[in-house]
Amino acid sequence: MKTLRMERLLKKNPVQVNRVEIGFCDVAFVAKALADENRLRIILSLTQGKKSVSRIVEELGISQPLASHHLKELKRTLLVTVERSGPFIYYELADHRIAAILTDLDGLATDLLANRTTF
Amino acid sequence: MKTLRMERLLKKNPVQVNRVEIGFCDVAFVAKALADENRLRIILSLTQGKKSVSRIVEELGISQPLASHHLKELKRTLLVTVERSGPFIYYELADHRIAAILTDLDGLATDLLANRTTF
DNA sequence: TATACATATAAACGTATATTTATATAATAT
DNA sequence: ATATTATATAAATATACGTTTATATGTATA
Repeated sequence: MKTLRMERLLKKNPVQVNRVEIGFCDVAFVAKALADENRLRIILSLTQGKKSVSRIVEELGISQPLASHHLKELKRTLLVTVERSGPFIYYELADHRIAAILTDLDGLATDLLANRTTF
Repeated sequence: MKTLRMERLLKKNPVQVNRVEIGFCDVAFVAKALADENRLRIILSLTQGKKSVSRIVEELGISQPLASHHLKELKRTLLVTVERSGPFIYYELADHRIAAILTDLDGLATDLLANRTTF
């Protein structure tokens, strides 16, 4: 159940335990990887399947070094796996839940920002 | 269905449309708000319900200006709503899905980083 | 009105990060 | 071997962001 999982999350990351702080850094570490528009576009593109760098570069219209940079970041956070095949290097989403979370985030963002009055 | 929602997301944010890029900025905008450990701790704390700034400051053990700063950021991204009552100002999560996404992110992060070989 | 409390804001600082430009590595083909 | 393609890395720059310190605003109370 959702409530149970949240309680486990609270237990794992107690907001306060005798004034001693317990970190949240794993979640932040992964969340940071999602906090860039180009990386989100790369991830979204990879939901269609494994792709080479050049393919991503073409599809997104970003420079090759920029794509490499962001792919390296996604690899560092373990969100993608890498595989070489000849001269090509293929990147693939490491977990199905990534796409699901992206979808949820989009739904939330859309609704939140739908009837905003100001920026 | 999950697949349908993903297709809608792809349609809304096509990776490439005649070399014309379509942004992903709403999602990134919200994701950025989740990309900080202290903000995540604030959000987690607020899953327990509406709280005043001073209560958050006590529970998290961060300075009051820092809490205000992050709460302002959460407010800017519409993740929290604000309400004044006397001298106190109460912050509350704006949407139930925020907690759900946090839980999902934690599950993902935990599994991804569980059997990493290196940092 | 004066004082205390709750919160916000401003300034200043250091660090992290996104992007560009240029170059290096690695694999393939001629 | 040389050239070409695919990708990575390095350097440089600008900007964004988190944090601290100090101060202001706003509300209640004596």
